[in-house]
Amino acid sequence: MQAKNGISKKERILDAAEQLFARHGYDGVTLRKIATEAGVDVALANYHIGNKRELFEAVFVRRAELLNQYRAEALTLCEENAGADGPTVEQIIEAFLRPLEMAQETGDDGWQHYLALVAYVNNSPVWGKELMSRHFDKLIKRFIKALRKALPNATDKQLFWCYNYLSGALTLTFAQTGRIDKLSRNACKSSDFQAAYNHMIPFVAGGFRSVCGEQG
Amino acid sequence: MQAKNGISKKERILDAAEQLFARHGYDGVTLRKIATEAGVDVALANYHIGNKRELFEAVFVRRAELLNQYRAEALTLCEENAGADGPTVEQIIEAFLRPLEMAQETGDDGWQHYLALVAYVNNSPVWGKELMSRHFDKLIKRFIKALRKALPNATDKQLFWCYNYLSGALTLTFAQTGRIDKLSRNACKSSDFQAAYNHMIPFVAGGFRSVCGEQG
DNA sequence: GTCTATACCGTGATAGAC
DNA sequence: GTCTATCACGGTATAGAC
Repeated sequence: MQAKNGISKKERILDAAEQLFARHGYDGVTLRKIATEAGVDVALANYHIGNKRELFEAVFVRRAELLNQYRAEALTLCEENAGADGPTVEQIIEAFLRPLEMAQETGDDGWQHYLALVAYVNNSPVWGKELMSRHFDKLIKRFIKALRKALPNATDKQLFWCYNYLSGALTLTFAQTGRIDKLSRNACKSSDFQAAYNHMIPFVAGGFRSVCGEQG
Repeated sequence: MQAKNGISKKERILDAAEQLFARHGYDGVTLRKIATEAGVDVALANYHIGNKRELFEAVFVRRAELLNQYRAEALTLCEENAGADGPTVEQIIEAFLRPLEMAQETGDDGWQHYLALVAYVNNSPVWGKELMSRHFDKLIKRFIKALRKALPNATDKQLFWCYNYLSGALTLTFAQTGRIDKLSRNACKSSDFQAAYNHMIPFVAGGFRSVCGEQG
């Protein structure tokens, strides 16, 4: 079924759910609010997708594969452009992060809501482990492998802890809480993606190098 | 009123609320669950503290000042031990982080729950800005000031973005989601605080140095 | 002053009729 | 696809016990 603007009711439900779950978390949202926001009947989500939990997961899944694809392509590209030694830490981190910046800068609010949802899930003791692992670990292991090659003295323990810090830095940035704006008296703005990623790349790369060492 | 074990019912309510809010967020917890967990009547939280929102804030406030005190002392100490140039980046970051490790290692589950709650609040678009700023910004500005001295070429924008990454890395570690355990096939454990902080300090310090430069 | 039992009223998830 | 009934649950006020 297509509405005049070409967006089906099912999509409208997913969009509304994405936005609301991102802001208020799973328990802070009711199917009624989602239905109202989407301009559809309360029971329609259940009809198209299933119960509340299945709706949540459907929202989470919807953009995950696309994101994995963008990042996989970026990594492949930077590996092809590098010599036999493989890409540098900076290049790998850049391949990991820039696709996210691109997604946030499309002007499609949906991506911003989605990434804020990822921030919620990643930091949730309830959802984080299972949901993030299921959808993102395969790709992340590819990045870790590339980093291992770029940092030949690194132990796995070092690499994975560093990844953890990267993940936290990144997802707090996704969340766009506005706190950094306030703390810095507007020297930084949560909504300034370019600044966020331009600083994050050297920060994270420097962090990896500092922990993992470069000399034997 | 003191129970046999010396913990008042009000404290028991705060403890239960702390644990449950940390795991499930504000909306994922009911006053009834808190009361059951604390072994008290449903209406008692209302009597001692107020409504649900006031209870949430009371939990958040309870340990905030103590935490600020620990960290302020650590910073003061490292400033006193340093020469006229002030402490190094590593020393400042260490003063910022070690008190948290100490709190987590006391064996008092309460601190672990509290810090997981901070992770929730810090990443929440609803709570993050207001609540974190109100209780922690004053102290953080002291740390930023020390970092500005240690990194004389840094702009404010650089310093605050770097702080943002530090904050994200730290709070994801607080959240103890167990994801890093799974991703790393147990090379890293969320519950291994020593490893978490021992790696985080050089990671963050390296990140600051890399972004803010050290040469004129 | 501290605490419990209970009742009120709104809201929510979901199933089944249409 | 939609409307509606059901039944459970949640926040909170109040009355009164100790």
